[in-house]
Amino acid sequence: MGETAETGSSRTRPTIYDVAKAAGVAPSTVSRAFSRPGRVNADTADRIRRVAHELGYRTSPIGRAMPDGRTALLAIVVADLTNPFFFEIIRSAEKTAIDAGYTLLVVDAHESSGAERRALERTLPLVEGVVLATSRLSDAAIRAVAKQRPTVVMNRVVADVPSVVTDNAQGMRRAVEHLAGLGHSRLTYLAGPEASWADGMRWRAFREATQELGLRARRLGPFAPTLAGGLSAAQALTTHSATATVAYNDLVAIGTMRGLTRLGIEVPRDLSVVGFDNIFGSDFCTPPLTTVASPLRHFGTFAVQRLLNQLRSPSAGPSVATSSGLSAPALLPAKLVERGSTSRRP
Amino acid sequence: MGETAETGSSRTRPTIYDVAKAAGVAPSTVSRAFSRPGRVNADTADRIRRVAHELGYRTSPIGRAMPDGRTALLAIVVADLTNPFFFEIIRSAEKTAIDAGYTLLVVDAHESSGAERRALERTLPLVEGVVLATSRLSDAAIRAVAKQRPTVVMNRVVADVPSVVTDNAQGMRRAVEHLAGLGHSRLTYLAGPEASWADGMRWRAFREATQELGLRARRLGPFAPTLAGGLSAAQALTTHSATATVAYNDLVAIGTMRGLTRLGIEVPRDLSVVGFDNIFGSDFCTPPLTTVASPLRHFGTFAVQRLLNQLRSPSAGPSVATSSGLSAPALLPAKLVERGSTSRRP
DNA sequence: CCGCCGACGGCAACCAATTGCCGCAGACCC
DNA sequence: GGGTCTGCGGCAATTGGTTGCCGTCGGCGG
Repeated sequence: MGETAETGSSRTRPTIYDVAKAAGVAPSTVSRAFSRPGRVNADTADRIRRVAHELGYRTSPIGRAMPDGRTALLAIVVADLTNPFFFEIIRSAEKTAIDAGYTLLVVDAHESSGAERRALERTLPLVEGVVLATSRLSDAAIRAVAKQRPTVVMNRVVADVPSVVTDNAQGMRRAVEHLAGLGHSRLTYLAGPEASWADGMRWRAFREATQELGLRARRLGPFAPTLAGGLSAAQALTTHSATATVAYNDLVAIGTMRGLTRLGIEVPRDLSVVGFDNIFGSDFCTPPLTTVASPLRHFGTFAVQRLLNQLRSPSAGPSVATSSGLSAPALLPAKLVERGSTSRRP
Repeated sequence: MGETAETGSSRTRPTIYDVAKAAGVAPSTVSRAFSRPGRVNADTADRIRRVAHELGYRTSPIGRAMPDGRTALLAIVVADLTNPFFFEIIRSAEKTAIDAGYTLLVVDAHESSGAERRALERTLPLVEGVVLATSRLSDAAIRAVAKQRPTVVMNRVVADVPSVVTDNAQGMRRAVEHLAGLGHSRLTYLAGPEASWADGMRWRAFREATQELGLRARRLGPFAPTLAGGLSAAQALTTHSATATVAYNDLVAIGTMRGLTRLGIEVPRDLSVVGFDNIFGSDFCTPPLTTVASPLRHFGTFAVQRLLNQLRSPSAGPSVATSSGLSAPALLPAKLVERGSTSRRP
């Protein structure tokens, strides 16, 4: 009991020096026993490990980080942690990071550029690299981040910063073609946050696709990328004559459907609704949502892999990356998932 | 351009030494200029701050952390980041942490005790305290964590470790009373993970409540606390004669409803379903789910506050906390939200 | 004009780990 | 048996920021 109580005290953690003294070796030997397998005699290493375990020794990342600055930490900053869009992204990013020996910190920006900036200020010094998932920061701010740490942006293109994006144009085109095929000719786009790069891309693609197909295109918004935003959108839609609508994302689409139902407008009988992202919940809402599916799982993996690439070739600064093509956006395909929220024009 | 490119290089961040050289003072003066207001002449301090800003200097938490071990970091470990149950908890915990001058790291345990252990191993050394939200670790493992760092557990009671829990018994009682009031007399509980403390509590409360009210209680499971788990539960339910069921949580409940629908069983006409937690999506699934609502927002706030209390009184070790009542579980009330998934017995 | 006091800034130690370099000792070869 | 090679472990420097202690310089009072 005595030793456990003594060593288990959280007052001051044992250091390599304590371990070294207890094992009768030099501190450097202890360090090597842990971080340089083979460098130390197996017997000695075993003894050190045993003693260290008895003492409850844990390597302190503080001391470890100093000599080379390595913390083995990465961060992913998401616009909104509660948005199911990020689920698979975070999962896959985490897995990729862990497989590479890194720990991934998840940071929530609360859909606010201010909060995002503050969170980055706190986190950036800790980590070796960062993934900005649908950042709400300005391009300049993102470049400033990229200057401090290897950075990958997601769902956005910023000059000289590596990025991973969905093929929004392709996805939007599929959606519009789908609706046109169902006989709809008056389409409305429900816009997302103005600071969203993806929103701009989607609206542009929407306009282009509708124009090519000779459909009438209108735009409503911006709306918050949430269920509540969708409710407002439903209200706004009542003044429109459109028979089909494409929403900035699934949350807005689901919110819109709920709002429409409350207003006595039936989906898809009276109005067809298409979402974007294929998030958790889009298949069990009523009706199940037709949506443009992003390859969410690949997103996180790709982004972290690009980050790891940057970390592995530290000689290549941002500018070099440009010339070597490292910062060219990786374009991930999108496909349309047809469910129950769209039907032939009434 | 020259200076920006030069100083902005991510090669090596400027240190107090660089700032000191550029400002023509000693490193210690730079340090004091930032961390000890008044100690340095205002003019000198201003100059240092200006130079530091020009150089893009940012104080490194690594060096700072060393003398006193403070990192201003807390961590919350959640069983499953994609479970909407944790949304509000994380949000509120984060806010409380930030307000107190801490940064909260969010760590995902992937519903696996192994992953949880590994994640903790990586994270624990970094942080000053940790919130274990519905941990899948053993009591012993949790106590080991609590020995290393101030710890608060959520939705679980571990001897000598401060905790915050929902009043599962009360919530379950409300649910059972509600179903009894609708004329149901044969109830089935759909169990969650065996490692879940909450599951044990809910099942016990279910048995007690049904017994008191003279109802027949059965138990199915365990099922994974996911939509998929709910699908299996639906299959299993077909062999039961119950007319009402209470699920371990909302995900299971929603999954069950989907499975039942596929099997041609209509909710609530043929079977009433009650969930637990009132998560995102429980209001827009079909039918909207009757569920026991946990005060999610208070959860995170409470947990972090208890953690901060421990941090502020570092003299009080775990054992002292016991005697001072600090580790007595904080019991948060639960209420029943009646929606469309329950109705009078057919 | 001298002495005292306080403000300010520098020197150097410190924290916890890593790592280059060196030296010692044992093994092996000739 | 001597020389060399290699494996292993220790010394000491290094990293970034903080802090105790001390020296210096200026102002001000006597």
